[in-house]
Amino acid sequence: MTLHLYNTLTRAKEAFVPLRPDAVGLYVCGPTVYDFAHIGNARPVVVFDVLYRLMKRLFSGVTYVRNITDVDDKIIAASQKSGEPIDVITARTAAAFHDDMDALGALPPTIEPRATAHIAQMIVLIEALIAKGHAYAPGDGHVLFHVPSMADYGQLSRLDRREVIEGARVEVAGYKKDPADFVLWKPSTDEQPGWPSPWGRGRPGWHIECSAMSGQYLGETFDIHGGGQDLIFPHHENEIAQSRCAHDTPMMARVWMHNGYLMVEGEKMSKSLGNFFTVRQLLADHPGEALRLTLLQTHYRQPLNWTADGVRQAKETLDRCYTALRAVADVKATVAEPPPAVLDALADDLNTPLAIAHLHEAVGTLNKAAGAEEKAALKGRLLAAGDVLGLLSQDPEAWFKWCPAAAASPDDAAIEALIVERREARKAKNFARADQIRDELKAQGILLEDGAGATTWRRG
RNA sequence: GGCGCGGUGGCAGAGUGGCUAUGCAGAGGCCUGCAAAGCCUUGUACGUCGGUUCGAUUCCGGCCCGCGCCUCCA
Repeated sequence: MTLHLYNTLTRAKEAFVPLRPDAVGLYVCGPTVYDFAHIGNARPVVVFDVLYRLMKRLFSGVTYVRNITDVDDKIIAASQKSGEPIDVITARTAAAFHDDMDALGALPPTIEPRATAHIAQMIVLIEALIAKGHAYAPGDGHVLFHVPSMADYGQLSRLDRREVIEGARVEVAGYKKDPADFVLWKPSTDEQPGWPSPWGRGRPGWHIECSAMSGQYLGETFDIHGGGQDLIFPHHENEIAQSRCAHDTPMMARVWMHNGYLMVEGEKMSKSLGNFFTVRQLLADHPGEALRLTLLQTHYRQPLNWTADGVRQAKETLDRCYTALRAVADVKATVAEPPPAVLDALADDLNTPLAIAHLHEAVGTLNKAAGAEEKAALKGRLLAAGDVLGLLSQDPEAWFKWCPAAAASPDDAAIEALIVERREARKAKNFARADQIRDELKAQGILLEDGAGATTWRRG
């Protein structure tokens, strides 16, 4: 099977051929840790988690690097506002990020480098750029990348340089030789975090950290670089400029992948509209797995419209999957490969909606299975299909018993006591009482289902 | 203005030059004490106007509508 990926650099879907099949490199821009991750931050994490899971099946070695940006002016601003020290903010926010992404079923990356631990590498890179005539230090503590020094700058975003400058929303700073030049290093005041450098005490610009860290862990040229569409310009364009010019290479990452934007109930997600959901808020009301599936129900390059109905639909899909798995809870699954259709869908530029359609088919065949051996085989297939998508790994009972932390739901023991009472009523043909118990529980969100042997329950 | 994306049945959402995914919702049936779940059957699609073609939802062009990016926002 050949993996095909859409490459922003060429604007085409291409067969993916790694530089080294035993050491495939994937770099994804990670969070700036100054606030809780919102659902828009979660989309690339979940999307590239699926890519990571798929590539681990296809190649013998995959290194997945996702950085943590822990030096940034937004962090400084947050610290000044709250009075909390920067390292406290970044440590707390990074921990929250890990918890949230774990709840979404995202595997940890192979390496998660922090910007502040790679200042020395950034300085080395900046010095190389100065030495090669691609950067200059005006003497006020800044170091800037000189965009006109790179003949083919702008290949990724395909923006006309002139238009970029005309459309710029920010005043051109006086220390720039060219309006398109961007900051590699900037001076820090005593209150701001800073590191000693050949240009005085300062801190790195935004783009240089990714060049430094991807170079260190994946090499000067590596396989795949991913992130949100909004990073294409200027962030990724400038990363490419820095890395290629510093290393004299024709290419930084060979494939650039970008996930689409996220809207909320049909509107652009923004703080001013008040439709800004953090993952943490959503996790209070929904299982993380349902949030993950919501993100995977739309192809990664399409705009994703986050709606309450979409989350509900994802939850129902998982209910259906776990219902099938619960029915074969006593069957030991055979170790199996995912259905080829699932892998084919994912190998075609991560077509997760199509893969999910085939997941439904795997559920259907499992539901229809007759013999124990067939059930074991089909259960194994369904679980394998879920695994490559990062779904269906929990115990069905745990799934059905989940309820929001704040919800006033009867406790499990009380429910089971009522089920016992109802069973006695049914035995005595007292169906009025049996139905009354079922109705009362239903009013509290508990659904009873009388199976062949026993009655099962779930929180709807 | 420049660059780019999209408009598919009640909803979500894939895909394809001819055989009309998938799930939910709807209708009928099997099963059930009745339900639920499951299974079976079933209806409604491809913004608009042209072009290419034996044939287009799928390719090409115009138009309409929606959305995004254009220096630090995933």
